[in-house]
Amino acid sequence: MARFKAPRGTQDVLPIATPRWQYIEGKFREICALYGFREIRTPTFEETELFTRTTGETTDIVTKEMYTFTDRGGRSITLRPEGTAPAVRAYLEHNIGADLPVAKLYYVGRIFRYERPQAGRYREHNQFGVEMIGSGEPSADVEVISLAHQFLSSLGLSGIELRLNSLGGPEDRPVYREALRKYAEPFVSELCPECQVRYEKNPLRMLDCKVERCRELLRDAPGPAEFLCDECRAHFETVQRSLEGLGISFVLDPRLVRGLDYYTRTVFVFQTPLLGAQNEVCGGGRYDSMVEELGGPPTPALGFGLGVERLLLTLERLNIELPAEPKPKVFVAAIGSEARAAAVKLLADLRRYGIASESDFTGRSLKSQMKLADKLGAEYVMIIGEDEVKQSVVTVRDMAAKEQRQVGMDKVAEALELDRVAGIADNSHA
RNA sequence: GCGGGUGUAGCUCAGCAGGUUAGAGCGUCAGGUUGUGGCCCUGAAGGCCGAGAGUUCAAGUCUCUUCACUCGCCCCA
Repeated sequence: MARFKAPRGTQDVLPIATPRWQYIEGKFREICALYGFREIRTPTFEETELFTRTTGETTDIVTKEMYTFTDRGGRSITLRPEGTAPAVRAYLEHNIGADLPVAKLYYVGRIFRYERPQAGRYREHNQFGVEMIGSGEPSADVEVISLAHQFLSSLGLSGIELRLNSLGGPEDRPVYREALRKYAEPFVSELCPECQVRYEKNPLRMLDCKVERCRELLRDAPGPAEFLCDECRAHFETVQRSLEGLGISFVLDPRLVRGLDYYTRTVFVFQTPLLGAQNEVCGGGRYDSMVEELGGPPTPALGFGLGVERLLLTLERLNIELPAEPKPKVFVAAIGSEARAAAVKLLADLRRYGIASESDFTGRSLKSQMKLADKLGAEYVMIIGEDEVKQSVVTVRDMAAKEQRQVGMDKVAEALELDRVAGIADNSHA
């Protein structure tokens, strides 16, 4: 039994699985490039205040899910619980906005939240994310949403549902806030203590309370979309019409409010029916006030975060085939110590030619080496024994054809490259 | 944060009402005679029965605690 275990809510991604991760990450990068998004890499941790100010003091994330600690210099540091604020911080710190009219950024990174783990929910998870900073046009919403859509469909996902809502702009928010207060006024005293605070400070957050009673009371509360100003309504409608025009189907969800304070106007999630309660694979929206709140000029922006673990789980549940581990082309087997030396040299030569090659490093019998070669899925086994060393040749065996022949020691790589299977098969004397 | 389930070899699981040295399949390793794989056969290694405490003459098996995983609800990616 292992003495140490990975901390609760974390997991090891083992070699059998890493090719799948590499594949979807590659796909994401490919599509981001297609859309003109450029990669940004930000630190794993930031000043705590970056998150408390943007995500919101009363959100679940800030109140109970952050990994916060004081470093040796006395600074309050937090492992990033989301990717947007760090990207915006970097955007401002390096004045990226001065470079191009719209900054289109993407990232791949780890996210940390202290939550109760479940399938599809971890304390450390990975997100692909995109941020488009500097455009308030509906076309920007469409750009970001269609990128996510294209990425998900490129993996062969089906059954994913896009849900949309609009929270309204900074002008509408106070109106909606008041409406919510008015709605809740008759039963404030029945709300949980936490919600009574929310009622005062941030009524919107009452909507994601976990207490059963609060949820009942607020079930029929008005949604933000009922209070949009004309401009916001027009914006939202343009987004919808454009998506329709692109054949991207969606459903409107008036209850969709998102658990982070910084969202404004358009918000969206992509949901899968396959992950139970962890059905949200990708979520995002506009955050038109964040740049300004962090000390920059008024700059509209939007983006999304996409859960890599959830994506992989969904793909697995759909039985979508993803790449497996690569196999060596050649396995070099050696018999005896003299041959071993020649094998080391041969391995080096093969690899210099770019031929993926493996060998045995435990000094076992030829039979065992053959078994190993088979298990690793090598196409060819090159055998070197006393005879081969004497004659300066190697015996090359085509594993699938079960045929073998001898090739000059200094010409193996070329032989493999040039005449391949056919050449070996033709000259075989197996 | 709330409610349920599970925890025995690397993996998937047995283990009958608590009773001697804890099992299977797969995997691993070694053999089945001279330097050759996939099938088959033989053998071997590998388990503080998640951890801690308790009940008992005796606990993998009962009780409690704890840790972890898992399912549902909520929130989130």
